[in-house]
Amino acid sequence: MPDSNQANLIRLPPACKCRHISKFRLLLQAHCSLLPAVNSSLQFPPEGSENENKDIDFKILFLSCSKVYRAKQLHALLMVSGRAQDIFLSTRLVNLYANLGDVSFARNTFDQIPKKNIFTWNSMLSAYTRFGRFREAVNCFYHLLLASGLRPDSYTFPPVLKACGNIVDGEKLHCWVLKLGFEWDVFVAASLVHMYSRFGFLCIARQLFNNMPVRDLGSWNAMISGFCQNGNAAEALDVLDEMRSEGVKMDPVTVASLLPVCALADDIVIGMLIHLYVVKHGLEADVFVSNALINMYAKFGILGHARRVFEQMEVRDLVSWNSIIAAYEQNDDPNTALGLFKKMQLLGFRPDLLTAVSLASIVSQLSDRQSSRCVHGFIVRRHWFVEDVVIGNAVVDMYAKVGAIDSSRTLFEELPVKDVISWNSLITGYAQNGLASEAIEVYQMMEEHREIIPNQGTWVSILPAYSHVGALQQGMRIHGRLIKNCLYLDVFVGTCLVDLYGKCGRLDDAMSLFYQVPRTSSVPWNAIISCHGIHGHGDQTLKLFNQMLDEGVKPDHVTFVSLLAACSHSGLVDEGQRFFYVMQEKCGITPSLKHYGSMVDLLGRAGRLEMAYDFIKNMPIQPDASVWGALLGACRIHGNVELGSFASDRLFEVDSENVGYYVLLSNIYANVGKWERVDKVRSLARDRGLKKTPGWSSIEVNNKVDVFYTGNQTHPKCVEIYKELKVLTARMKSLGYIPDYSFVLQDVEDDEKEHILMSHSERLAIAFGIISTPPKSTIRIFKNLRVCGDCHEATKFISRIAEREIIVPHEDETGKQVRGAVGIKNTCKSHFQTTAPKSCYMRPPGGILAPGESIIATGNSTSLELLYFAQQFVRGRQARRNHYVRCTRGIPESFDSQKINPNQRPHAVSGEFRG
DNA sequence: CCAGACTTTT
Repeated sequence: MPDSNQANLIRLPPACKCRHISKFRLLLQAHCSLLPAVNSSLQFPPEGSENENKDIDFKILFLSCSKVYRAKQLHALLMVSGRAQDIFLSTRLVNLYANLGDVSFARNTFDQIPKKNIFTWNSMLSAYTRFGRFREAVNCFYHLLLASGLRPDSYTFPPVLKACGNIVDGEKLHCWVLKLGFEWDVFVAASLVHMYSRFGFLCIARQLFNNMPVRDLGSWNAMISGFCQNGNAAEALDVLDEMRSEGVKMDPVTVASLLPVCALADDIVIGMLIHLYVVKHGLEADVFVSNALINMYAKFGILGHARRVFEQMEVRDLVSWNSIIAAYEQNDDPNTALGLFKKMQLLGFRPDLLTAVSLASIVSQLSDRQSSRCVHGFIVRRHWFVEDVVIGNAVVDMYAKVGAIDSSRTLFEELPVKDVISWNSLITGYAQNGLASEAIEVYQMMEEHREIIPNQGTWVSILPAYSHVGALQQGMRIHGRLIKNCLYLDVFVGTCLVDLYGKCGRLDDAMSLFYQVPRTSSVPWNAIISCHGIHGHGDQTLKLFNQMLDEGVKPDHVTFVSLLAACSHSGLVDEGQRFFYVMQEKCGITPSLKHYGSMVDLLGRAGRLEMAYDFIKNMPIQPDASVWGALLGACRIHGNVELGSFASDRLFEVDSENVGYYVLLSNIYANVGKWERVDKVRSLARDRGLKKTPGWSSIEVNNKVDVFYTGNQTHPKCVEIYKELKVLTARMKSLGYIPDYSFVLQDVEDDEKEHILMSHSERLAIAFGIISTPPKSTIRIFKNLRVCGDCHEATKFISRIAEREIIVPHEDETGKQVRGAVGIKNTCKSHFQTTAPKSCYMRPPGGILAPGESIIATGNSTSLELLYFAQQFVRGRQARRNHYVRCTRGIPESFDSQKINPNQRPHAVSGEFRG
């Protein structure tokens, strides 16, 4: 008997006093809650035929258990009334526990049943399967088979077939099905079809399906879902046609299987047709169907439809909420997603692991560092990290995206299980935070783990890291590996390779690779356009853009960022302005801050500083740091102190953290010798706790990338490097090199200045290159910051003395560069962003030019620098009258500085050597 | 009393 306390708690309605059995039953049904029912059945045992009534009453009792504790009370009741040994009731009890999700209690109950029948076993088996405890289900099956002496029936196989973990188990089970003669059972056969298709053996599945004498809807669904889950949309739709021609109607399950492949096959028409069918047949009421619809529309990016389906749902479950949140999150609307998440919580839905995955992504899109810690804590408290790798990967990714790369690393180390995606996330994280050498290091660690097999995502994250530091050799090794498995033809991987070759100055290789990868999407186009832009081939960029339009590829916002940057670097002001117009009017793209920044850069770099300022004033959105930064950069190029200091005031209002801008401003003052202003800016930066980003240069020698910082004395070959530099400097001086101390932004003695210039990172790297590579081979240097003008000069001399081609591309002064396609997810959304470094790329800098070859100079160099360079080139080659340099823009045919209009500053000079 | 087929994932 339940204890008296409990009995007192239960207040029976007055109708219970009635002893008549039918009224008693009505009462139980009306109050379908266990405790009154238990009490009633104990206090008022039903009359009439015992056996008949006993069953019915217990059925109601079982039905009324909706919580585990009630099931336990019922269990107790069965024990006290001596019914626990009843095979029928105890089997129901096993089921009850299983239905309530307590598999271990079900197992306990199961174990306590002395004589089990096949129903009992089947119940236990299906309980294991339903809760994903597949190993135990299969073990249980073999136990039944070998130890119980019972014969499995047709109910036994479907759960076991679902539970089997690999094809070997599956084939063994298939043998048992045949041996025991169950292959003609519709359910068993459908389960076999499903199992084979799950392991990708679609031919066997199809064969079995064709041989089925009777097919019910479930069998058709098993076959269709088999094809769907293998991404085989065409076959799935064929089966659907067959099914409909046999007069079988689609049910919610069919629809829910088919909808995801519509998104996969990129076929919105079929998807909408199915939606019509759903509406017509009223299948919307099924949560699975509506959820699948939401997901499909989300994948097509049609958020309006997704939202409408969601709003019209009468019953929403956790999956519905997860789906709609993920829909907004994946379509770059984190704020709406967050709003929905809050609403979901208010309505009392408990977030699950997948909600947390979306949440992590939302937080990283909002780049909200504070919340990222909250999300982490939220997940730790629920012990989800041990449950699933996915969530761990998501959080590693989140920390990396909000810039907390150290937290990302720490968490990565702590993950109980790591898969290839975990590694990819960390590599991508380092790469996106500009820490390319760390990314490479992690990649090498990953290669040491034999069990982790790199995939597309790995290549897409490591290749940009290689191109970041200019590790062409290592990148090419990867290229070799990719050729073996044909992955280099993958759009994203191929694009990364194009980017690598392009960034490393191998534009020809980049182009030939570009023509091999599929180019129906804008992704590879953006990369190749950007690469040409970086190297100042403005005309080539325009050609490529036209070609892109001819081939019917729709340019996206990234295309225009690359295009505008390219115009800016090649001084194509009018073209740039035209593209800005085309983008809005013809392509319907609303310009983002990046586009505005590029436009300011375009105008400013060309010397139209007032126009650039007016442009900023007329912007419909609030200008951010990148826009003011572009203006400041332009002021530095053109030495406009006044506008520069104005721009920097605005700049520090929106971003006072980026040390690069302080450096820019102090350079502006230093160039005009306003040292006290320089000091002021420096102390301002110091007071705000900012440290100058150390400039580095890197060089790849023997598959290893060496990075040098200015004044670096820790390199193993340090002594030789400085020795070489001394020799070089002496020879340079004899050839007329005069160190330009204006680039030393410190007020020190001249010989100290000379030493500072000599130990600039770039020169250390070059010297190291000269002593470590065979004579005459090309030296490729990579830098993170802008080159200093003196190094730029010195490099030309060194190139001539050492008879080496020296290539030095470099980046923005802010050291900020959004690097290419990092991370699959991003690339899928064509975020193939390669903001062009504002480069000064010369080929060959020393003027060693073969007939027909051309030189290119672009970027930060002022027209006079360019002119000087070109003259040097001509002199260096002992130019004759019939040697001439053809200029693409701005500079007249001969190098007569008098004819140059200083307002029309050329930014690309290409020269041709005609002997 | 027990069975199959279906939606969300970094």
